[in-house]
Amino acid sequence: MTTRIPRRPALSAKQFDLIAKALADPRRMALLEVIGSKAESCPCHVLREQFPVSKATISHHIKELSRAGLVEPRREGQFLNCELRREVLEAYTAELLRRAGGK
Amino acid sequence: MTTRIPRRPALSAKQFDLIAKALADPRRMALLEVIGSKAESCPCHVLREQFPVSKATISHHIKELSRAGLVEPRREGQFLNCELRREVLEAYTAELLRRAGGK
DNA sequence: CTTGGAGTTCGATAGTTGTATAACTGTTGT
DNA sequence: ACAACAGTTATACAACTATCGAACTCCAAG
Repeated sequence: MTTRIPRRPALSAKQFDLIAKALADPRRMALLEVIGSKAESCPCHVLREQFPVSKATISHHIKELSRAGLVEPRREGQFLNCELRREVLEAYTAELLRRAGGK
Repeated sequence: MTTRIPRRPALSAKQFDLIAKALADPRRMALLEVIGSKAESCPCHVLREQFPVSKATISHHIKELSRAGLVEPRREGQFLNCELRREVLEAYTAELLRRAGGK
C-alpha cells in the first residue's frame, strides 16, 4: 500500500508546545469554545460579557491563543475580531495522536 | 449480547482539564511519547535513562499522567510499569474537536 | 475638539508548577 | 541481615502565569 501523504503539514515542535499550553488553561479553552461557536468573527468585548474577567485578562488570553496560531485576530475599526483556525486545531490533534498514539 | 465497553468513553470536564494540563509540559509529553512507543509496559527507570531529570521528577510526572488517566501504572515487583491508554488520548482529541471545532 | 468605548500595556500580586535533594518504603539477591 | 536497587514522599525554591487596576492608544460619534 502506498505511503499516506499527510493532508496537513506537521506542526513545528514549538507551535505544538504553544498550542498545548494555550489549551491547558480552562478559561482560555472556554474562550476558544465561544470563539469557535460563532459563525462569524467574534469581537473581544462580546467575550467579556460571558466571563467574569477584566478586559486586560481577555486581551492576554487572546494574545496567547493567536501566538499559538489557534485564533486569527483581525482589527476592524475599533473592534478586534477573532476567528478560530480549525485547521490548526485539527493539525494539533493529528500530531498529538501521531506522537503518542502512533506506535 | 453483553454490553461492550465503549472504546471512547466520554470524558468528564474535570478529566478533560487534567489531560490538557498533563499534555502542556513538553517534558511530560516527551515521557508520554516514550511510554507510547513501547509495545509492552515501560518501567520508570528506563524513562530515567532517557531524560536528564531526577527520579523524583519522573515519579511526579508519572503521577500527573495517571491522574489524568493517560497512562495506567501497574506495580510489578520492584518495577512500576506504565502503559499508554490510547482510548483516553483519542477521547481527548475527539472532545477537543467537538468543543471547539464542532460548530 | 471632546467624550466615550474598545483594546493594549505595565506593574504588582497571588497561586501554580517543574525541579532537585534528602529521607523514606519496599523489593530482590547474597 | 545486609546491600543494592526501584520508586515515593516531603520540603524547598525558582520560574512561570492568571489576574487585576490603572494608565495608555486608537477610533468613532456628537
